[in-house]
Amino acid sequence: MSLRSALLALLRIGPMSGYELAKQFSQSVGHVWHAPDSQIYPELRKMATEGLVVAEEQTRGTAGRRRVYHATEAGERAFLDWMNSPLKYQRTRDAAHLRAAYLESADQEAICDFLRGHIEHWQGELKVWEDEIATIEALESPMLNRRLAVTAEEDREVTIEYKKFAYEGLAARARSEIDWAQRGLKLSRRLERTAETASSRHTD
Amino acid sequence: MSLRSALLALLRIGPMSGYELAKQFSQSVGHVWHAPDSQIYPELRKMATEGLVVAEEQTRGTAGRRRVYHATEAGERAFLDWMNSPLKYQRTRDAAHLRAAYLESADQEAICDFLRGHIEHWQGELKVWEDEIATIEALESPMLNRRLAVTAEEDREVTIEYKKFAYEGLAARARSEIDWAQRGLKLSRRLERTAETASSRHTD
DNA sequence: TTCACCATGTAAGTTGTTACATGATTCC
DNA sequence: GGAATCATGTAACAACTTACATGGTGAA
Repeated sequence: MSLRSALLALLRIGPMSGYELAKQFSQSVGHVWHAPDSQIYPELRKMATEGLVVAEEQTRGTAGRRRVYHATEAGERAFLDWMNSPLKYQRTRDAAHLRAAYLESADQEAICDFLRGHIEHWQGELKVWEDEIATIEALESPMLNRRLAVTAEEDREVTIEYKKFAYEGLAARARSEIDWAQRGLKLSRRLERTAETASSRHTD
Repeated sequence: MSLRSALLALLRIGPMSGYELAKQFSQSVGHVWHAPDSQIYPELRKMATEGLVVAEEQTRGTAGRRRVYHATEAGERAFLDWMNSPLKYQRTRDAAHLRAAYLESADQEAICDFLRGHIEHWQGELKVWEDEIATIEALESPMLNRRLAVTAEEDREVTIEYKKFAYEGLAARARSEIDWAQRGLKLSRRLERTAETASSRHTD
């Protein structure tokens, strides 16, 4: 459902080909909801059969073809229905925290690698999201600008603010993860020392 | 892979039936990695065919049966391999933040419902994790106690500390989500006022 | 005897991953 | 002519969801 909503959200900006949509999923929206092309193309076809979008077949050059999708009124309604309906939360499934719970079974080196990897991963995400916020604030986000161009003047600030709000939440999460992993590194160093002390006490 | 690792982590405490494992997934481990019975039973069978666990068939009463699974050495090795190997991160797929990015398209009431729902959801999670931390600290976690019973004395503190560490990370995340949604509520009230001001200015 | 709990699944469908496959166009 | 990029997919598999289906045990 969310992939579909993300696609509809983009198509509300204007008609786009599967390729363009896939691009957006490796940039803007994709930073919130990732999807590979192999999922996007079939989903668009499915949405077309359900009348949420219509495909306009175009040719490029002599033999090139592209399918430009337009959101229909049913698609617009489906998007707004999703926006106004309660969000379904999935149960927690967090591999990093699962592993963290059993870190005593890992080698000291693996513990450091894991925590450092966690920090690196979330620093990467944080950078993406902070850059996105900066781009939005500088009014340099291509997609948002296209959206603003078809938005009534009095709704523009609201549109910008919510977009920033979304990315700020993600950034906050990233910071929290980095913070946690850093505390983990300290903890693992402390526990390593404790273990050494304990074993030396035993061998005294 | 993570479901498998979670199952193996539990089986390292001692032999358990699919039912018992499913119970744990609606309690302790399940607070980190959720899995329904319909996923656990088939996974255990698959792990049995791969030699990671062996099933010991037992009878209960006259006709009751149960399959008690033991982790094999290969299972133990698989778990440790997972613990010592780099963690794979999936790309972001966050429905709440996806929706937040397009909140200008939602009704004011839906915005509040969404943000309040988000707060409620994460407050629920937070309570679970904080309770879990308290239970661990009080040495009242049944599963952890069973694990500690088969753990060398000098490794007990480490085991406890990492378990707490894991839940603290989850709790931090929950707090960050609650915080974000609360800022969202304030933002939405501010933007609502702005919109009214703007429209009243127009209708003056 | 009834109810809570023990116990084990299947079946159908959706979503997501990874890898593969193909060909046109545009610009240098 | 070659490389980047435009453009669209398929196929196989893994993971997860939702709903259904069945029966035994143990205690009040």
